[in-house]
Amino acid sequence: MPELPEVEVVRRGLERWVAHRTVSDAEVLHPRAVRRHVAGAEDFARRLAGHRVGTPSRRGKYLWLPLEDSGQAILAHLGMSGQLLMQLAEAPDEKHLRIRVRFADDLGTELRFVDQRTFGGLSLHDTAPDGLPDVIAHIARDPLDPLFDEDAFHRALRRKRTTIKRALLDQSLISGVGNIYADEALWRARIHYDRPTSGFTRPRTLALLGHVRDVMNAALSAGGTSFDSLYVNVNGESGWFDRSLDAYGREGLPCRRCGTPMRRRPWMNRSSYFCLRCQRAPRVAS
DNA sequence: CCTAGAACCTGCGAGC
DNA sequence: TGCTCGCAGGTTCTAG
Repeated sequence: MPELPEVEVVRRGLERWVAHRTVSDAEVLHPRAVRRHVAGAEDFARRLAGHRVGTPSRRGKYLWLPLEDSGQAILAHLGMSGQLLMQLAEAPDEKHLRIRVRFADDLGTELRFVDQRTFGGLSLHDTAPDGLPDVIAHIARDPLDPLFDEDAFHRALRRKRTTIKRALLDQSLISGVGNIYADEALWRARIHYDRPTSGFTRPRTLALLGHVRDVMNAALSAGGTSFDSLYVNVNGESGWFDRSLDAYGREGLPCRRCGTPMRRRPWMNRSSYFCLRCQRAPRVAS
């Protein structure tokens, strides 16, 4: 499941293989993949044609390709199963190919958006003066952004009546964290996922943020190394199925710190993985 | 206004 | 063998 590090790897691949190329035409094979483009698939394709792609940017799990001289950008979200692939034009279509973008050059490659579960998609949006697409203005900066505001995040934790994992997944407070990295960072910080945020001390918040950054940087260095090769970098898969995880998916396996079998608990229609001993439940657990 | 939970979607694997 | 069901989960919408 693509979270910040995986999306960043894709962004680097796009920077290498798509930036500064001019779109010739786009083909939408599944309308759901452009549902966030309210003007529809035809409008999406027409607006892309003839524009040159600038340098790809990212915030959290969103990435976008600026279209030069249009004031707009192609916004991409991979959802849970989305991939952006560079493929040779003659390569057979993938089973779940949703969008194809061709370029007006002789490089022989095209950009493909492939998505089994169609939670992701592409859309075109106006950009603010700082380049941010208008529809993601509510998405907070991510923890790898130098301008991420640690104080504001801490104050939000203190103010809210919620629990820490919910807060980590709230993209308006901190972006880029999904279920996997939330569990990993909480395990590293020895914090239980259901701990109320209102009592967080500043050192606790800062320590947790440090672990979020550490686990993301580790994933980035593991998965972001191979973006020179066409098929192992923009494909949206390399590097994140084989990463080493300490918590996520390790139900019944010994905690790497204390040896206690790891637990899985149903949580918000998904799962939380944690160590009963290292990550003590809050006293007022319900 | 705030928070909790459901809905969206498809493939896979377990269980019967 | 073939069916059903649970599970995976980011975002958005709705209910309370």
